[in-house]
Amino acid sequence: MAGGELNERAQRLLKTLIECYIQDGQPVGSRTLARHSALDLSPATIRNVMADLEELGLVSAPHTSAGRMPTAQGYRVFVNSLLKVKSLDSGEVQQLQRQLDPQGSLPDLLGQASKLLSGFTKLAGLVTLPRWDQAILRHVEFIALSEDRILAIFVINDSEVQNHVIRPQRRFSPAELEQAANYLNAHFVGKELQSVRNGLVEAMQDVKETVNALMQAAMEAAEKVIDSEQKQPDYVLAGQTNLMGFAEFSNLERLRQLFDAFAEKRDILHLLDQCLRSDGVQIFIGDESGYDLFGDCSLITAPYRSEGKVVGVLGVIGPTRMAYERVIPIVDITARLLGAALNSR
Amino acid sequence: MAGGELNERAQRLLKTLIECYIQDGQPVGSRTLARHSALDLSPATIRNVMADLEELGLVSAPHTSAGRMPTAQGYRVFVNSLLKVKSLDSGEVQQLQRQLDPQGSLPDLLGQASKLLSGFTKLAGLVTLPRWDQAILRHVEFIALSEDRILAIFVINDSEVQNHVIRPQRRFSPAELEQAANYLNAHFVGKELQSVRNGLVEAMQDVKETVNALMQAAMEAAEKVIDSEQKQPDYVLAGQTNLMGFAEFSNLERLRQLFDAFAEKRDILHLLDQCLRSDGVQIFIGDESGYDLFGDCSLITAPYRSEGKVVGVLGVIGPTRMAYERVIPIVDITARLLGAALNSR
DNA sequence: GATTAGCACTCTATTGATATGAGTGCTAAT
DNA sequence: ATTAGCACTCATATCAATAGAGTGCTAATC
Repeated sequence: MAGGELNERAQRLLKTLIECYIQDGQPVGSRTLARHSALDLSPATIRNVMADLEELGLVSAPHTSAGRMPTAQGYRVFVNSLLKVKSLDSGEVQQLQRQLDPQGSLPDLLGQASKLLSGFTKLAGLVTLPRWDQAILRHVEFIALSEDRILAIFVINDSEVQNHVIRPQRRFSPAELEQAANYLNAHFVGKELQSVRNGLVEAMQDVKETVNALMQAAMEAAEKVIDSEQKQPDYVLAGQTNLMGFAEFSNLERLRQLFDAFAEKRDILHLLDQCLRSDGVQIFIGDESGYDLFGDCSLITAPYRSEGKVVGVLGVIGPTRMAYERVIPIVDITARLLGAALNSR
Repeated sequence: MAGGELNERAQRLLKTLIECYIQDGQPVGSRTLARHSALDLSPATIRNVMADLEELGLVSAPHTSAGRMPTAQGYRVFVNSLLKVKSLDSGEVQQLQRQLDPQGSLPDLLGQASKLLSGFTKLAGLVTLPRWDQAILRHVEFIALSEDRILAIFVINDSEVQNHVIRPQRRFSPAELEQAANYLNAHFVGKELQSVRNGLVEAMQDVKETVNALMQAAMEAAEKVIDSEQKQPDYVLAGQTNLMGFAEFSNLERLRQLFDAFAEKRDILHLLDQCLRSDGVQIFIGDESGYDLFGDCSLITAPYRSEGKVVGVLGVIGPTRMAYERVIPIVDITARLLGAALNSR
């Protein structure tokens, strides 16, 4: 066992060790391993192998007289080369699909997806809000709310509606408002939002003073819309209480940090953001995330698409000791189903 | 001490007992009480009084050789007649006010209020979404999204915008859509939403066939809007992790039930709804809520107003052992400040 | 008659000693 | 190369003893 390579036997033992550990969360001893590995080896032999695996950093023992537990590195080897993910049978897929209602509103749909993830995995479900990389203006409308307040409504992309109250410097008659809206609709519908903004800047240099004031107001609104289009990324969380069942998080202080991170959203979003780029299921195990906070957590994600383009990420977070075999396909399928639901709206 | 009435001395002792208990969460013994009550009584005398208070159900001892803890009933007496709420000094009020930005969107504002409550009390903050009891139609707009999908935009009340995608039976030209919108705006703007619906039913009986189809579509949209106006009540929660610090909730299973109730929202909303009717600060102590789940929690709420009308409730939830003296004024003031912020938008 | 000192009693929490048992590493035999 | 055997380690459970906080009751005191 000199080199860093694992022979067949060591691999099998690592695999069964992890399977046992995932099942009941206790350090696994050589006896138990001997019984479950179907390798017909004595505990003593297995102990030798364990010593090797420990040296390689794949397993570790909490203290001398305890069995071994997998390290993050161990899980990594397991996930990369030992695990064969069994795809879900069609019955299960249908069961998942039935819980995603494409008729509902977008937030509803995302909420359903998140609940679905947490429900089926018994972990915490995460679904980022979708972000379309281009925002095409479809329609503009100004409505006078009161003397000095105008409601600006922008329809963007498919059916997204943004509205903002603006307070222009001077008052406008309903006719003027309509004129302004007409102008914008005539010139900018179908354009990308950012170029609308630039177009407005140009337009303001040409046109005469009165219209200029209108443009000023329109621009104010457009900027607000652009701002909130590039809004804070956000996600929908579900089933965080599922995590409270795990012994890993029985420490209240630890759990609190985790829940605070969920509420704070910053770190989680940073991680999820990294998964946007990947093309399929992505897995962070333990400290791989780079955050101490998630040291004993694993994050399993998959990007989801709308109209062929990746627009968001979903996944689950739970203790490193999770049933990867089962969780991975669930995350994978859910991403596909959400994409399908988005398209069939 | 025959009758159910508490004499001056018993009241004072109950008060100090609760104050001590709130401070360090331990059953309070007669010695401690003697030292803190400033009554110059011996522990023995105090023990007699305690026996009386226990008989009245105001305090209880976890076991024979422990001090006394207040019961929910005890807290009730404390809150009703022993406690004098000191109003916040203007500096603190300003500090609160500074964290409510009336410029932001409505959800932002509510979120800020909730965070503010949880931040200042170190408990969990709750703010219901406002519900205006009447919905006046301000403007209608139809926008063709694709061949068979129309975006219907309804502006309601002050600056609330509702939009729904509808799929009418037949296609409509942009001109037809505009015609329909004009008709609706001409006839129904300024009316209450429910009467808009009724008006539509009538209109459909008079007008000729082609327009009828338009009305059908408009009606479909109006109904959707009405439905979601009477939408599920909802609330914004903040700082739930604050509760994890309290020994009362150190039992993970217990804590989980609580957090699940927060996520489920049903029971909490039911409680908050009861507080809508009240006129000022409302307090549920322990089992007074009627839910076992909140047996060792207290809920302190205050309704908040917009344009003089109560539109929502906010408050905090925490262990019965909370600093009522401090929490009550914070909830009270926050409700006022949120109302003010809503009006100055 | 109210208050209090004194005392026996109860119950919890802490401590330390002891045993249990799961599991290891090492060595020598197979 | 594998394995049986054994000494050793360490966490955990158990038990008894003890300390300490606080009570209720009674009899003395103001």
